[in-house]
Amino acid sequence: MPAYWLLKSEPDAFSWDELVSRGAKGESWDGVRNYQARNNMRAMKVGDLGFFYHSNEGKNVVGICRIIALAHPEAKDETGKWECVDVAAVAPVPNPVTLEAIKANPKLDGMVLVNNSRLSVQPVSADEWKEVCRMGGVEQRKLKV
DNA sequence: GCCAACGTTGGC
DNA sequence: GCCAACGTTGGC
Repeated sequence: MPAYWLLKSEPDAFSWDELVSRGAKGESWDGVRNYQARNNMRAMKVGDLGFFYHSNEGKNVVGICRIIALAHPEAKDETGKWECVDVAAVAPVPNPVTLEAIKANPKLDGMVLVNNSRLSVQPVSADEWKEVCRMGGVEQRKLKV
């Protein structure tokens, strides 16, 4: 049973399309400079799934990605404090789920995205995962490894 | 562009 | 160790 996560990125900095273009090689999720977010990354396992959320522009869940490498030190980080996981795109969300729609759904009022919008790497419960997938038109069986 | 919320820094 | 000042994020 994989765990679920939500990863935020400003599309100007790194967009879903860019992750898709990396293919199976994926990309290091670097640049995280927040301890809570780092601890969440440390808790990730290979095969866990995550929503890819566009902040600022779009403000919606646009894709599903998979964790392909455990947390490891950031090569460029000289302090040695910060780590990143590697992620690869799995599938787009056919109908991107907006923050507005998430806020409007009572089933999702416990989501970290709603209550702690600044945290860039967040856990997502299995129920929340299912509900957002349903709203986005994601067929879950297609996400199986 | 503004500002609220949050995290970090640094003086004491 | 407290807390004021500051910086950053991200929704609006």
